[in-house]
Amino acid sequence: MLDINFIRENPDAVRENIKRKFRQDKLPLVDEVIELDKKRRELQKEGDSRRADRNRLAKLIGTLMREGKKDEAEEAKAQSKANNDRVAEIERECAEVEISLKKAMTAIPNMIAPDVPDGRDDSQNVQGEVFLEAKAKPFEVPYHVDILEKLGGIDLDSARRTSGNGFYFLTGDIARLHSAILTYARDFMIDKGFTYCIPPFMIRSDVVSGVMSFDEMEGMMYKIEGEDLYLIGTSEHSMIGRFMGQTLPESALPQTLTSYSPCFRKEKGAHGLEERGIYRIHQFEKQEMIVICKPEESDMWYEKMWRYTVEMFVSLEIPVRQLICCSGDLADLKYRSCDVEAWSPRQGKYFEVGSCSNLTDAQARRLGIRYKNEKTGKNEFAHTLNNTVVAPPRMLIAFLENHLQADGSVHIPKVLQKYMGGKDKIEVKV
RNA sequence: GCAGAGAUGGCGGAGUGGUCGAACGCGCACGACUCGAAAUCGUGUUACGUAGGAAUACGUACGGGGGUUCGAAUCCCUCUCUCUGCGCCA
Repeated sequence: MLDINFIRENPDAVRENIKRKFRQDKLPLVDEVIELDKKRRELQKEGDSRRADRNRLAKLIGTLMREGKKDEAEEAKAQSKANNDRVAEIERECAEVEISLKKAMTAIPNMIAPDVPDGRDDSQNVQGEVFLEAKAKPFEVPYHVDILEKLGGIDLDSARRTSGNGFYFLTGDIARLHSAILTYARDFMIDKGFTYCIPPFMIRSDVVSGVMSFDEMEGMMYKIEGEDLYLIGTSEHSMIGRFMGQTLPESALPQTLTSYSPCFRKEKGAHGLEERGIYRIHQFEKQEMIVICKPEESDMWYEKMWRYTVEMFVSLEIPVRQLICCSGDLADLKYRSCDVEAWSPRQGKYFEVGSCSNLTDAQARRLGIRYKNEKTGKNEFAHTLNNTVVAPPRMLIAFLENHLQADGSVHIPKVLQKYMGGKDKIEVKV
């Protein structure tokens, strides 16, 4: 969400930005917003002066009543009543305009960073840095579910019976590995100076509608029957909700947080749910990082954050690369974003295991996340960023494929061994 | 879950239909006093929106939403949260 003053003063820049994202369909929104904003201000002007009249008359009536001038008071009452009818009318109209205005405003994308590569869609994303050598295995790498079954680590049939498609039982060493990865990732981020958080796994509807659009909500969120509660799709939802409507002292910034949560997603309309296995599922767990900082620091944090994820994967001996999101692939709130992708020896290509975004002040403006700027004494919008540290069932795929040995066992890298009771490999069971 | 009490500015805390953006105190900022400091005294100190170069003016906001009234922090309804007691429970 952009600042209305910015749109009013820089309509051409806003239009250019929309064009860079290949969203010509959104161009009319700019004029629409400017028009609605004009209307809103006109309505407010009249409303304000009418309300001023109301206040004046109300005071006058009070005075007249006290002085016992009943007739004059009654006259003023009638006058006030007429005035108030018009006030109510304006307020109705104003509320309507404001709803349309907000709707149009939220549909206008955030300004994107100047150095974001231009491109129409995800096919035009650009490879950034590459870490560790992406090697093929000297033997055939099976599909991840087959690897998991061989290790006695998964039971999808039972999960389908208890919960349906898109769920899993992880068992034995694999379940332990799953926890080990999360615990390792948690400690990794704590060592980087982040504060570990466990947030609520359910949030109210007003928080949901704050952090996502109605369509996103429909496609993702599970609602609790009979309660005003939703299961979170990512801990970002509760973590950012935590700061809604808050003004933080400048000394409280940056907030560098790492949160753990299970994530629940309907994945409605997501084509990938038929993909066999644990790539796209209704429930997974994730270690996330969230940063809320001053505007001048968000570029720096963005760079640090995605590199932390890379560093963590590299420490687990998994080859990764940075994939820079092109203009057309950036969601509306994002200033810039990149995916961290892990190497899949089976497919001979990289696949997404995490995503890092700088939303500048767009999310903060929408949710009212401010900080008090000590220099200017003004309350200003903070910048918000989020990034995946690791989301295990999916990352497990990369882990298994990269550490698979010729004999079917899976090697456990050194840094993880202490979380696995000293084991250096998981052996074939079946 | 039941019963009672409550939610006011950065904090504490007045205010029960009109002159209340809100007494008083604390805190904070600036100034005076001082070699400097403490103490003291003085001045200032909510946010958001609209208009304006600015000073400022007007509007809105006393947990959220709705209602009564010419007028609501104050009355009514509703939701949320907090505290106390009882119940229940890892």
